Amino acid sequence: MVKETTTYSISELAQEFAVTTRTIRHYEDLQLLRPARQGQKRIYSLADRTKLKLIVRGKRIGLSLQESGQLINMYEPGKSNVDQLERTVQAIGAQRQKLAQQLRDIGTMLDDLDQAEAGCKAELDTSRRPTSEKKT
Amino acid sequence: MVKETTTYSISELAQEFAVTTRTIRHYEDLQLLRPARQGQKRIYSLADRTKLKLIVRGKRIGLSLQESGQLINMYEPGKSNVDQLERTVQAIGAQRQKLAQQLRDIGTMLDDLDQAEAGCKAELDTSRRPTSEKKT
DNA sequence: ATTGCAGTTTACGTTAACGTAAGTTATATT
DNA sequence: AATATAACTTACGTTAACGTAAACTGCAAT
Repeated sequence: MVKETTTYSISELAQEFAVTTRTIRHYEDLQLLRPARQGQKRIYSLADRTKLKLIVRGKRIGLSLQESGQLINMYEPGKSNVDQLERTVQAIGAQRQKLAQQLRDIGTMLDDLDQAEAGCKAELDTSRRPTSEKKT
Repeated sequence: MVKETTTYSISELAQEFAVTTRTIRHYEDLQLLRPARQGQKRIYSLADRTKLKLIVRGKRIGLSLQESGQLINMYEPGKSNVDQLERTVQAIGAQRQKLAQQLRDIGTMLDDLDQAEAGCKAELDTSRRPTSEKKT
């Protein structure tokens, strides 16, 4: 029975997530990824791909690379150390708080956008009507 | 009848939004705020305060200062220029797309956090039980 | 044999978003 | 009059997150 594992080259991942190879190597410098090697070449596993996906998603919602790194650690505690596990649970709670705040912020922004759009469309409407009236 | 207007000093705003005065002046350098002056001193209006609030909120969801600046412009088109108004409507649409994506990202992150927390708690549970069993 | 990729390392450069420090001014208080 | 407090300007420093360039290494196809 042969080991059949999915792997990726750096450029494959770069393409998939629309980042440069430099960026991916940079994440490795920061210890966010630890690809295997075949000689010099980096070989990325499915787990690596998942982490990268998480990082990219994190960036979209404004997380720093450091924060994404902490998230990654939360997802693989493994250490079984009680103290550490409890800290992780704490961190998860804190992260949830932040995300909840973001949800609120996005909500009010969407509302604001609605208002702004309505304002624009009203403006456009009156400016398209050659001579506007005062009361109708 | 006297003009009664609410104004703020730079340190008042700094306190309210938990930023430094340096930060607020920096936003002015970037043209995001244009406070009035009383001699040397900056006098912030309610509108300025609102803009600052928007910027701070923007930062929480990962907007750059430049992006927040664009948002501010969307909220006060005023120019009545049709072409410009249509561009603004476009920009509003684009911004909505981004926010929608963020909502999705946050959703999956919250799910992931749930999973991670469940994992941690399970671990904690078994590690607290002195001798664990294999099948129950 | 060489041309051309895809990948690698090393290292300096760049941009955004402030921090920090130094020296100045205005107002108010003791 | 002296001191404190809050503001101001100017300017250099710092951190994060890469960009960009140079020079090297396989491996494959012409």
